[in-house]
Amino acid sequence: MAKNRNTEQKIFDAATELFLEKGVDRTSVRDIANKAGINLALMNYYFRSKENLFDTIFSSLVKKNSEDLIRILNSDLELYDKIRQYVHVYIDMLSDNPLLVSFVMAILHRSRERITEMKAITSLYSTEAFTKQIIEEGKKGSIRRTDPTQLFVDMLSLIAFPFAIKTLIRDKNSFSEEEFQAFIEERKRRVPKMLIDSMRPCS
Amino acid sequence: MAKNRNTEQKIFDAATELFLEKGVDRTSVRDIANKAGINLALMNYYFRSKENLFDTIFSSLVKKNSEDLIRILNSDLELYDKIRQYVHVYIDMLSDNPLLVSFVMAILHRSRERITEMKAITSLYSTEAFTKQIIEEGKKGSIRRTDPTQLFVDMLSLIAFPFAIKTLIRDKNSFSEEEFQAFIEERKRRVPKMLIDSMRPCS
DNA sequence: AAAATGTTTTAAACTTTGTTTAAAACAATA
DNA sequence: TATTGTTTTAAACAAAGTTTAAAACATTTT
Repeated sequence: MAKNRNTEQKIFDAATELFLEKGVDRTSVRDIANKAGINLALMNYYFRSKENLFDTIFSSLVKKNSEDLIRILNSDLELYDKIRQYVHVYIDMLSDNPLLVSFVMAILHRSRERITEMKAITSLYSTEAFTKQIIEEGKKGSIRRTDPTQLFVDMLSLIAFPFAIKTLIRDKNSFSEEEFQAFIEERKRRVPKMLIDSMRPCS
Repeated sequence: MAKNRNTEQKIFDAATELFLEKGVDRTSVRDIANKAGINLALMNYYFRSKENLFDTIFSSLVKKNSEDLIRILNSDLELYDKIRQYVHVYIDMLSDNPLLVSFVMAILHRSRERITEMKAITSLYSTEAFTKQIIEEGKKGSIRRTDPTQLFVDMLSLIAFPFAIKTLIRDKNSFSEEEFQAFIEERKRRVPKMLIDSMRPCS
């Protein structure tokens, strides 16, 4: 029972590190076994398959990170503040977890069926409460009438996509890692402003 | 010399079709050989590797589609019109070419090094002329002073990301294919408006 | 036209994946 | 101590991309 957890954890840790370093597809089960210092077959013994190991790692990572995001969306913060906080926390989260971005890319690039099977990825999306709030405030007139889906897709796009094309951005602008971080930092102000401006009434 | 082009083309066509249908990773070279009705080894004879076949198909697809985009960016259209047209054409292009979206996803999800090697993907990004225009008009005061990189990343994000998370959007909103198309159609108005609003002077 | 050369195609093997298996080693229990 | 259950191992398997060496075909040279 002691060795048990130990081996499982060693596989989990080694895989996590390698997935981050070389990407999921370019990491072989033999690589993982080597790095973890365990027998090849143990990967299938503890996790049924490589795919399942990936899912496990991804889910744990998302769960750990998405709780804050959900909490913000479901809080009773004033709408504009909510958006500012959400963008801020989401961007920080992606900054701190390059693994998360690369995993989401790996998943999006997988078959359509598998995506919806993953309950984990869903918690990176919107919530009922937030949708309601957008509609309510639209009716009240405190914001423009806004399609919640459109708004949320705008948010997600502006937050996440820059990380997906990080290499392209760095390359095209000759950004150092620090300059890219500064670029992202600037977006924590820019993105909420843009979103909020787009829903201000009258105009 | 006749059979030559023929076989190469057969491989190219079969691969394109299968890549679109099942995704790059889930298509084996043997699948391609079967569909094309040729010997397994011919894939490596004409295209050095599966990876290289993929690059070839992707590049040809991008070249065919990116020309219009570049032309718009480099035209002497008035800035707001330019943005409207660019968004419009780009969204239509991605709508009409699901293969393109899935390919870009596949590439983004590949190793960092390979991305910048692909000159093709670069032509889906901004141009010198457009950058200059943003800076000039900022100085003139006809638009707010805007970081061209930030603006362009905003554009690209709002245009492309929704296609990347299409499955998620459809699933979460129970959209049919037609409803998703309508959702995208709406973005051809929404996205330019948002971008332009964010750069209008005074405010 | 025949021989020589170059190009295209083939069948078979090779390497590296993920995965399975059957036995061995170990631990816990009766 | 013998039995049972769990963990680990070495070896093999199937499917993938790739390479090879020879055969088939086409072209050029003499």
